Amino acid sequence: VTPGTAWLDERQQRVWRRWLLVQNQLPAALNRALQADSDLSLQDFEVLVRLTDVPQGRLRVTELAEALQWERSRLSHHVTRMQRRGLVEREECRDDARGAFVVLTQAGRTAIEQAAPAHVRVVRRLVFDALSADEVDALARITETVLARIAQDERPQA
Amino acid sequence: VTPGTAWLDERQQRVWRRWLLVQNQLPAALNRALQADSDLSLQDFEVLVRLTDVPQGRLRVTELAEALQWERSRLSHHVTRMQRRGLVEREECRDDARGAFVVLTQAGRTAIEQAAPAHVRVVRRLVFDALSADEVDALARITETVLARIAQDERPQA
DNA sequence: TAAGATTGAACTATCAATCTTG
DNA sequence: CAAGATTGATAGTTCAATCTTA
Repeated sequence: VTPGTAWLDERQQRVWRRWLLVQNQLPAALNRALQADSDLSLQDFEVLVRLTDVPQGRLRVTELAEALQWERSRLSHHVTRMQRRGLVEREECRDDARGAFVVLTQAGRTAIEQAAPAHVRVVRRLVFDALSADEVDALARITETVLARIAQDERPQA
Repeated sequence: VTPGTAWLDERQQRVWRRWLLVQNQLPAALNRALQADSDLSLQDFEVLVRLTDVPQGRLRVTELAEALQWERSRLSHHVTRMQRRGLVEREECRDDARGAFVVLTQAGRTAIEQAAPAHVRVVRRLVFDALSADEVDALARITETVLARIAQDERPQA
C-alpha cells in the first residue's frame, strides 16, 4: 500500500485492525451498559474492584496505581472525583507520613455491589459466552505474552 | 442470561483482568514508541492510515468516522487539530453541500510514510512476532466474535 | 537526594446543542 | 423534519512542577 514500507501481511493487518476496533468499542460498550443502571464509569468500577479485593478495602495509592497500571497522577485526580461523590476516602498513613491510603466507603461498597451483577452479565454476553474454552485459553496466552513483551520493551537490556 | 450475583470463574476473571490491562497498556506503549520518532499520536496515525487506504486520500467525514468507529464530533475536533498542523485539509463536497471531505496533504503523507516503518516494527515486536500462527488465528476469531456481539448488542429493541 | 503523592496547565474525549442543506 | 457536520461546555487524561517526609 505505502511504497517502500514493510507493512504487515494482509492477514495480520486484518487481525490488527480488528483488535484496534475491539479496544475502542469494548470499553465504550461496557461503559454504556454500566452507566445505564448505575452512576459508575468503567474506571470507577475498576478502582472499586481493586479495593474490594483487599481486606478492609484499603490500599496505598501507589499499590492501587500499580494494580490498575495507571499513572499516579491520573489516580489522584480520579480519587478526588470519587471522593467528592462519596465512593472512597483518603486516609493518612501512620507508618510513612508521606503516604496515603484510598479507602472504600460504605457507599462505594454498596455502589459496586449493586452494579456488579449487570456488569458481569454484559461481560459474559459480549465475551465469555461467545468464546469456546479453547479460545479463552488462547486469549489467556495471548494477553500474557503481549503484556510480557510490553514490560520487556520498557526495561531495555540491562 | 444468568441471574443472581455470580462473578466470573477464577480463570475467566484472570483472563478478563489481563485483557483489560492489555487494553490500557498496548495503546500507551504504541503511543510512546510513535512519539519517540515522529510527531504523531496513535490517533493521528489511525486517521492517516484510513486516508492512505483510499485513492486520492479523500474520505467523507462520516465514512472516515465509520471506518475508525469514532463519533463524528470526536473526529471533527481531531481533524481541526490535525488541520492546524497541516496533516489534513477539509474540502467541500460538490454532490451534497452538507457534506465535507477530509483530505490527506502532502505533509500528512510524508509524516505517515516516515512514521510507519518504526511503528510497524513495534507492532510486530509486541504482538505478531510473539504469537504463533494458531494464536493469530484464534485472535482473529475472538476479535470477530466480540465485535459481532457488540454490534448485536447495540441494535435497538429486540 | 529520592520516594510518595498532589496540583495545575494543556490536551483529548464526550454530550448536547446548533447550523445548514436534503 | 432528517442527515451531515461542527461547536461549546464539561469531564477525563497526561505531563511537568511542586510539596512533604524518608
